[in-house]
Amino acid sequence: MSKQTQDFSFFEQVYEVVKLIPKGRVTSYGAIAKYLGAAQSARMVGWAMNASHTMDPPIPAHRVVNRNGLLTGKHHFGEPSRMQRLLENEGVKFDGDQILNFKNIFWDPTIELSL
DNA sequence: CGATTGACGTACG
DNA sequence: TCGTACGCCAATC
Repeated sequence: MSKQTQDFSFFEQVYEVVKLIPKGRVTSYGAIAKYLGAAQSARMVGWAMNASHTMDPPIPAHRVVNRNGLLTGKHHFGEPSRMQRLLENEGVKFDGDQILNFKNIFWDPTIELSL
């Protein structure tokens, strides 16, 4: 039990940021990595998301997409359409796996959390 | 313990 | 514009 202490490691920081993403907004792995000071470790953000489902409370990883606004990790939500479904429920429009108006709904932690 | 992989992103040709 | 190569670091094989 005491194994899960406040281990503010890279992963923990990622979870904190993801949980701060407003509804109907999305961000990218690279943006989070950059905000944490590890712009080149975008892959680690994705890896953190992989373990996010073991977190409690669960992390809204569906709000995190790649820099293209493409749902690259949809296959990790149990069902591929689940990620898109969740975002559509928040008002996000899609063209296939591509988020429409992605740049507009993009939530950049380096800006939003910097205010 | 070494090699490979991975929900990314940038650089280069 | 498109395809390939590399880096980053942890987990898995």
